[in-house]
Amino acid sequence: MARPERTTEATKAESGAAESRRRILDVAARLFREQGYAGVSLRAIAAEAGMQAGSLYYHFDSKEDLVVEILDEGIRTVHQGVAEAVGRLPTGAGGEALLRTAILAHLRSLLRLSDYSSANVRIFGQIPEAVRQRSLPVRQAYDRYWDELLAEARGRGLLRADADLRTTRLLLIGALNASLEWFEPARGGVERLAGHYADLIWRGLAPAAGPATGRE
Amino acid sequence: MARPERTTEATKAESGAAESRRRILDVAARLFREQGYAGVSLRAIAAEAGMQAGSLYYHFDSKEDLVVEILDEGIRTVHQGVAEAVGRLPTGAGGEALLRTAILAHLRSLLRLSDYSSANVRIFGQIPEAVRQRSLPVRQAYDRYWDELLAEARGRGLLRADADLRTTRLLLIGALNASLEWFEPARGGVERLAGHYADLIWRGLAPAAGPATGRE
DNA sequence: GATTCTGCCTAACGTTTGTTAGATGGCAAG
DNA sequence: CTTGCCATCTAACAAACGTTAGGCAGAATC
Repeated sequence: MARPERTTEATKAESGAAESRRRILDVAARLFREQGYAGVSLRAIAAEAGMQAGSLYYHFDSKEDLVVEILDEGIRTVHQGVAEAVGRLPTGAGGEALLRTAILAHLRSLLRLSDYSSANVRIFGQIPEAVRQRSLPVRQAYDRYWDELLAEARGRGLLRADADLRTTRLLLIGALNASLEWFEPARGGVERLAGHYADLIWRGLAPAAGPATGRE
Repeated sequence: MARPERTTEATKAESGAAESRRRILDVAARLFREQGYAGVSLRAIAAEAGMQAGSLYYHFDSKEDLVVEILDEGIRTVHQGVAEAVGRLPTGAGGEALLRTAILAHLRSLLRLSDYSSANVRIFGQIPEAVRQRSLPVRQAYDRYWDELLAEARGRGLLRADADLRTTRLLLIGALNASLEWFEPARGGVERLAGHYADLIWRGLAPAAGPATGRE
């Protein structure tokens, strides 16, 4: 209820409108993640944002426009998170470090940092076809990022040479995103889960060939 | 429209009611898979089943009851498919064959055989909490089956001894189910996809250690 | 042949949905 | 002090939803 002080000058972009808009998006992202797309009414969003349903139309043209914005921000957030984490790796980093880092960053965004990212994963399969189409480009950009990351790593000999990269990406992203449905922080944090996943994907399930490698 | 002949005798269980009921379930499973839970109205189901919306209530007490039945049958189908395929393996089968077989059977049920299985994966995250609870036991039974399968294999030395089995199951099932969102038969059949997944999970992404193993 | 049961239809109920139009109060500019 | 914009409210709309009550034709039963 506390109104922010106005500087009386051209801070229009920071004024109430932009704040409300952000608040609406935040609330909607959280509700969509919790209850799905069709399960959340505009009245519910408005109530939690402290306004009436009709007022949402001052900021957005429709429920579909609202959700597209959330979907796109969700992908952009996880994309940026992974890219930054990978970018911070030392230049000589090996394939395993690369994989661990990317997996951890993706899971962090999904499970801890961003309601937008988790909302995206949760509701992408529920929205009308037309909306899905509109949010495809951002999604494909993230897919392409992974494909290039894996291709470059394989090119430098950091990954198994005969790995099918598209399938690898699909398995990996699919498994990571699925964790949203069952992950409970109480059973061990995101770091622990990321570690297990990376172990599994890196080394596989086959028993170590021959006698012990002497490394552990 | 063609009415089945009646034997005039106690074939009550096979009479029109049971047929209609099955037809409704089939139609509903397909529609739920295609359009989600909230996206499919009882009127739409009734229309494709060749009756009026109100008539559904002769066979089911509510939309929730209808969906619970579909969810349970979906899991039971995939559970049975995997168990049978694994059961047909020769007694001396190795860990890799076990994994390949289970993965293939799961994907077959999901992507080719059963609308019930795919509907389950697709809408489980969309249904009201109360409904989810009701269909939990069947789901947990399938989870338990996998856990036991993996545990026994590891116990017999067929899998890496330090693999975390719960995480393995969650990664695997998550990745398999996620394929429902993007799989296109035109890009290579279920068998091909299953093969790629099994390769990846079995051998991992790490480049083969040292010089060639001489096996390929 | 009368009665009962079966499977479905018609018609409506109350609620909720996304969306729109018009009014309103506060603040800034002139 | 007046004008005008900005952000929100109120109130309503038509459509769609799950669900229910009562009727009705045909087959089965007595």
